[in-house]
Amino acid sequence: MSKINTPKPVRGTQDIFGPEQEAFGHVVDTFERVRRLYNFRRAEMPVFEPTAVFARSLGETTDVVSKEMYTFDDRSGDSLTLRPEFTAGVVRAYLTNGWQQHAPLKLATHGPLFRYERPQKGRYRQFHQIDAEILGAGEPAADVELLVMADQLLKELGIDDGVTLHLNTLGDPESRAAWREALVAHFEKHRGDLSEDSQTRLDVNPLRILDSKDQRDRPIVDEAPIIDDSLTDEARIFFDKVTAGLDAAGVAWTRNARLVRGFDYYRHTAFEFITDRLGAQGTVLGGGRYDGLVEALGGPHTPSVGWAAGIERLAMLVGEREALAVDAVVIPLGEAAEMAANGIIADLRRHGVTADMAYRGNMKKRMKKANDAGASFAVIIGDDELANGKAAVKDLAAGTQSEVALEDIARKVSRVQ
RNA sequence: GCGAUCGUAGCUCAGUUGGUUAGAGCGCCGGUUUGUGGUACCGGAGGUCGGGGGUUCGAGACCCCUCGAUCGCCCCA
Repeated sequence: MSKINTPKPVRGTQDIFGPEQEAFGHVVDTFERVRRLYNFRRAEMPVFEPTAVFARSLGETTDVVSKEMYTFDDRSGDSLTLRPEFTAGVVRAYLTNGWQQHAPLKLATHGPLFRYERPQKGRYRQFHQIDAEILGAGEPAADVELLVMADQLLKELGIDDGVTLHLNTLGDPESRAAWREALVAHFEKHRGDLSEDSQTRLDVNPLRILDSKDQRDRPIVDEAPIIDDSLTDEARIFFDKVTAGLDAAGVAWTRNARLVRGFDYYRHTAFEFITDRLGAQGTVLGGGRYDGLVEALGGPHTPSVGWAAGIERLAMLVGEREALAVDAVVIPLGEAAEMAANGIIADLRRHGVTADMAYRGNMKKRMKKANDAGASFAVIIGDDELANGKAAVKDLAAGTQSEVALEDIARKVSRVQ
């Protein structure tokens, strides 16, 4: 008598279908189109990697590594991790496949990523990103190209309204170290007035205090030194070239001296496209330059820059979309017609006509199916028509109907004449 | 990991201070129309009230635990 319970989906995972999937697919399709315009090559990487790939590159102390990764031992006892981000795996692939020969290499990819986090709207344990990277390019032109591409992508998705590009520089290692020192000195002076979280940050990741949302931290953060005072001439020139390039390309941006990055490997350019329409999950696309990462994974000095964007968040901004309507729905009536319809619809599809078949229910039912599918035409084949080598083709928008020879149906219902 | 709100048909939601067989709209199925859609009318199926325990004569409503979603924090796309 025990009832069989259907297993529940894993927390933080989602099944995407219907209008939501149409939006999701639209984001991916648009990304694929845009990345071709910029001549980025598509690459596929494994969903899991040796744990060391992420542990070394992201920094052992980051939250992602210390408490958010899906890490497990496989049957041979190797520690593997489901990728929590793209960049580390891309770099690993770059090194182990000898892709250095293609440098500067412009790569694009997309797919699922995994983080053990508290789910919220627009935040999942299995989530999806689109990703673009330029490996082996130390020139500011690479930063500019990526940012212009991101800007065009958001515009082509029609979601640039209310989205702002926040731009900052973290400088070269020398600048960053000097800035970090100045920041620590500043915050140490006010340690007692900082929030508990920021007191912890001061020991672990002092840069993070800058984007604290705690009101108690605001006045101290406002007085904190900005990196401009610590920038080397080289780093300043680099940043100036990036901003000048954006201006030349007509990309709007705003300087945000409080913008920092979560992972240790970032240098120079850091950026986020932030929307005011998604609450706490406002960052819709983010990235920066990671000149130190390839070395952290045992490779030669390879300056690189990249970004990633959450597909779910972009899809939410895009809004629900309807599936594309079919050109024709074939409605066979009677056994002989139903058999013949298999050949007729196959012929339509071979001619590039998007077609579906309504093989269930009475005539009314089948017409309704054609209507619901948004079909331009219903192709009705009864035994009478079949005997004459014809079909009744009804224009569903106009409501008109005419008899068409079987071999002419494809031409009649095709939208590309 | 922390705080808060919520969880009733496939979907969106109603369900008076706990009180008989839990309702609506949409959707689905059937019919009015045995070969003609979008409209209309009629009828029907469909609910472990997230799950478990407790209080009570009696719980969808109250209490506890648990799972999940949502909104913040943390972190991040």
